[in-house]
Amino acid sequence: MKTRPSDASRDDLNQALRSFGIQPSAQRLAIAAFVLRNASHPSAEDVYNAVERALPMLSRATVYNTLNLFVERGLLRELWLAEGKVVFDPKLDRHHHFLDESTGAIHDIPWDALEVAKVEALDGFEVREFQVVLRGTRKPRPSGD
Amino acid sequence: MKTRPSDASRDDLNQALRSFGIQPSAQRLAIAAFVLRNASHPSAEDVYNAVERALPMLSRATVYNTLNLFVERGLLRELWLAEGKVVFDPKLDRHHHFLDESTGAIHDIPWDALEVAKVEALDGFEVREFQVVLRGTRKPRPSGD
DNA sequence: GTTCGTGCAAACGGTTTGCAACAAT
DNA sequence: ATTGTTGCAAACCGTTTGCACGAAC
Repeated sequence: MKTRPSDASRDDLNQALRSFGIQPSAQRLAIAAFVLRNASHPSAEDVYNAVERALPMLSRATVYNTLNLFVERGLLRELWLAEGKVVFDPKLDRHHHFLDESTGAIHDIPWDALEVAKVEALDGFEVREFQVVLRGTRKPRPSGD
Repeated sequence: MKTRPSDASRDDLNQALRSFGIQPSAQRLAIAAFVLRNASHPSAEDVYNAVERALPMLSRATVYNTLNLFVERGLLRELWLAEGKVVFDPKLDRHHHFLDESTGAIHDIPWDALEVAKVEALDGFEVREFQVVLRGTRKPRPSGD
């Protein structure tokens, strides 16, 4: 059977999961498909709502278990930035985060957009990773929307 | 009656609360006493456990209500750094945070210990505040403990 | 007497867990 | 047959809320 584009991306996902030591399944593929191509920062509930449309039998427990598995295996990162609710981040490369305090939206800030110095000079702390967390509001752009 | 040192600090707390628009009460004073002089980062449960020893009748609801009131009035800040649990920070001046991943401890990093540049240059973002969140482990110091 | 703070217990919302059914190897 | 995944429902845990009591102005 010929491989259609959707099959191809499905195979890619399959590979991606396997390369992280995650045995694929219908549910895991569907969750990965949503989370990985959705560069926003979905909560578990967001994931459930989105994936449940394609997989009506999906249970919340599976979503939680799967997301936790993905985090454990390094496919995702979890962020506890505010609101007492975890969100998941598919971007594995370093970046910072901006929280819009009026909308609650989370925006990625490219790593190179900021410069953080003297981290290595911190005495007594072995820093494995760091990020800048900024809070404020989105500014109306001078021109355009 | 002469003012003993403990009374003096109690009066200070009284003043502190009033200056933030918070009407003092026995419970609020006790909670403020613990949280303000305890520069660590207690959770609501930590506060309850500590203050409950001095005020056995204290209820958790009061602790939560009081902490939320303090945050609302600007006496405290709340941090959601990890673990799905809020912790409270009595330090109102800017500083960064280091999370020890092996102990869960939160350490303050003085503002000037790090340098963050280009924040003002972020296009489209009105930054009200920011901080660096670092993760890793405490390093055994070269000498001493 | 009205306002405000407290304690209690119940409710709440997000997350986890125990377990039985089931799919894959 | 064994291993691993899913769905369901109940449990869990941190937090909030409704309400009645009691203290303070």
